[in-house]
Amino acid sequence: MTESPKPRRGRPPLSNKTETRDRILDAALEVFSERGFDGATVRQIAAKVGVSDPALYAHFKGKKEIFEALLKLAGPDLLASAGPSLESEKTPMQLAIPETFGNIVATWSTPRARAFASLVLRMGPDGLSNMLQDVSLRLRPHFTAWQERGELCKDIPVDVAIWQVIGPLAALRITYLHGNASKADVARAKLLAKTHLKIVAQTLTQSRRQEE
Amino acid sequence: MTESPKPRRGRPPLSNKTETRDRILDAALEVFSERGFDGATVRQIAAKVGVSDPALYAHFKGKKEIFEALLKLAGPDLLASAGPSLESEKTPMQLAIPETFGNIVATWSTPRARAFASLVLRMGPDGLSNMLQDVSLRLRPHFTAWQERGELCKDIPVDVAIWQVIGPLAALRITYLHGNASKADVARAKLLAKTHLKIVAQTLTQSRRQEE
Amino acid sequence: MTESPKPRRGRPPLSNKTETRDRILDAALEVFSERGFDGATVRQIAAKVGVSDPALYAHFKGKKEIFEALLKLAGPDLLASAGPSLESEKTPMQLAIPETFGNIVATWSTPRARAFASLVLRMGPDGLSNMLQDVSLRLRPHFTAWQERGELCKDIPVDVAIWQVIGPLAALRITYLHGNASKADVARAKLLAKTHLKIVAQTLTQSRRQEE
Amino acid sequence: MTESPKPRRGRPPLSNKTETRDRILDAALEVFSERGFDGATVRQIAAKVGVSDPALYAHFKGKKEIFEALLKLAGPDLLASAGPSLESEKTPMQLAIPETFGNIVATWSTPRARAFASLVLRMGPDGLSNMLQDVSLRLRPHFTAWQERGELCKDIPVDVAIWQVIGPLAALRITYLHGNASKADVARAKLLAKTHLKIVAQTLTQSRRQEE
DNA sequence: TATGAATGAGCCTTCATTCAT
DNA sequence: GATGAATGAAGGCTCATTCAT
Repeated sequence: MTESPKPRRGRPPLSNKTETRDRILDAALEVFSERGFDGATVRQIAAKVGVSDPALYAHFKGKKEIFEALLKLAGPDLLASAGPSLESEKTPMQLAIPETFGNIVATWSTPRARAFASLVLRMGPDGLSNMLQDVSLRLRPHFTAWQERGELCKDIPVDVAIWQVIGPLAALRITYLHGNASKADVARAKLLAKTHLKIVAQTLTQSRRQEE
Repeated sequence: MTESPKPRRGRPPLSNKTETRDRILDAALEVFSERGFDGATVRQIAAKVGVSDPALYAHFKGKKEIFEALLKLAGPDLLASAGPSLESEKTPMQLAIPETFGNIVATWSTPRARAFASLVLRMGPDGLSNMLQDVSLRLRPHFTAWQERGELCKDIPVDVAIWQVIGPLAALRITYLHGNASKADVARAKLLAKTHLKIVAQTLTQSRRQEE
Repeated sequence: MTESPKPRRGRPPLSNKTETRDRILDAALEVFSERGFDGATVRQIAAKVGVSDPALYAHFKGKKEIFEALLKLAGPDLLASAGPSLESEKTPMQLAIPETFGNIVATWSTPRARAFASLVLRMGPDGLSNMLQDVSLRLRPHFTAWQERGELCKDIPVDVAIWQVIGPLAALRITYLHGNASKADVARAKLLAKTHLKIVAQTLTQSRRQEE
Repeated sequence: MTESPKPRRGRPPLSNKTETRDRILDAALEVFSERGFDGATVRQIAAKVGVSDPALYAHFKGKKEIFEALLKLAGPDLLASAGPSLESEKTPMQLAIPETFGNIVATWSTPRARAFASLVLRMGPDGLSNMLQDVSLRLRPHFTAWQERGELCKDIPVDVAIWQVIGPLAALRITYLHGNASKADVARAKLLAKTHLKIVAQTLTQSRRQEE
């Protein structure tokens, strides 16, 4: 991933056809997530790929385009990979929440997903807000269905409920599931997520009479 | 020719010395939080202060030093400004949690605190992790005390409990209480925080027999 | 499967070999004349030809060689294409000047010749000087003959006389007969040339006694 | 002009206050006229000034701006410096033409003016056309006056007459009075100009009955 | 303390050119 | 003969920083 075969002048002996583009994206993900857009240099990316920097310009129009291509990959990655449990709105909440979101956290634990987390983080608050908002939107039909079926208690507005679930997960992701998280971090994140999901599933179910 | 050309009426220059330093820090906070360390330029900071860029070097050794000075201010700012309720470990949890942490969220809502949030965010995941960990450490004695007094249910490890409280708050801060958050964002954050704290206080109290 | 897939009807590929070379030169003429040597890029030329840029290197050793090949074509083009009237030194001056040089101007009006004009222009003053000097040299025998036969007044040195004729024509070419000259420009150039040639022919004939 | 005092780091010992801007323009004129816009590099200009290239950016926004600043100086330089004879339209043509335009040619002979000539030349045909047209426009009132007073024969349209005068001069300038013209070139240009002006003045005066 | 002018380092990008196919 | 991929060189420009004032 870091070591490069250092190809001679001219076209390398063929083996990586158009996959160079992907190798660039991989390297860029690494570098951008470590240093942010402004902190990263084209040279660093190229070096990580094992080519000279002008080579990148055969595949992308410029630094910005590389970054944007990366973002386009990051979007779907976030929650969309939620897994089957959320496919249908019929799944009962008590089941869907621990399972589905558990899966998501598992997905987030892969090195690649963690790098993406750092990437988005570095973009500043807007990156995160938009992402959360996006996810919120996609979750809404499920939560509405649950509330209509009485699985989700009615005292609480849907979007607040949604946030109850994903807000802490986002925090988890950001603090424990970033690019250079240790194994311990990842383990801890999984534990916290599990606890959180258990509790939140339970809390959202029971009516909140006792508040008064 | 006889009159002194300096009309020294009004406020004496008593503060002029270090005042500039603070103005620089203010400007830097703004710029750094908007663009990140690498994206910000010394010129931008200087321009915002209204001086030429070499002027900054009379107060700081360089860009990095300005940034670090800012960070030194940001640290304490985060949670330490928790307010009186946490001063003593005697305060009962049911009371301390909604009140204290409510105050914290209020503190976070000021423009300055929001700028700091963006600043730390831009630093990448380490900034956040450290911050959270730091806070966690400082909160630990209180939570331990509560658990010993039976106010915090004993099925849950303290640090998990701590995270139950502050994790979501961190998420809130990051997504809704950043540098250029709208008024609506801030309001929403407050609402979510209130709901969260109410629920979490309650959840942490009651034993979790029903899990089985 | 039995039929040959190549429908070889029509013109046989006899010319395909060097035809590309010419197409390159054409494209290069256009590009170089529009942007100058340094402003032009190999890619632009290749694009105009409709091939990829390394393709050019199969026909020329490099950018410079293309340019030089072009120059080799431009040289003869300038005045040499003077037409029959100058073939023999016998033609009387009164006739030769309006006719011959009129033809030359006509030649200069073709798009290709105009592109060449721009090309040479872009090369800086040396290009022009050399060109003029070259022409001057080739014209000299004719003018000498005319002077010896008394058709050209003897008060004036031959080379001054020559310049009297071609100097203004050069100016005309440069200002009105360049690459992207409008139709109006061309028309104007022809008019000015005609007037000029008429007058100059006349002036050069008559002795200049009246100067004293 | 070429040798530079090579100042140390930081501000040079003061002696050239704001004149640096002018020194840049001088150097740029030299470099641009020798290599054209695209062929010249900012580094070359800076080197000729004796500073490092970023220094130029304190005075100009970029390479283009330097070039344009130069052009703004070139415009007036051309013919405007015509001298007193053209100030009033009363000056008789027979006198004005040899004298005034003689002065102009003298002006053109200075190294600086010659560099400008090369500069404009390198810009391609448009530069020249515009320049000629501009001059033509400014000359028109004088020629009209002369024609009305009968000093300029009426058989010829004013703009053709104007071109009769300045066209050859332009040719002269371009071919003999460019940046790196030799002394001989300059001398020759002056001779040719003198002859030309004498003849043209005479020709434009006398009616052209004899044409028929 | 503050500034105008200047600098070394380095960045993103383009260009002419080459290599293997 | 032509192409896709890659490269060394260099170019324009910005940046943090320093110097003399």
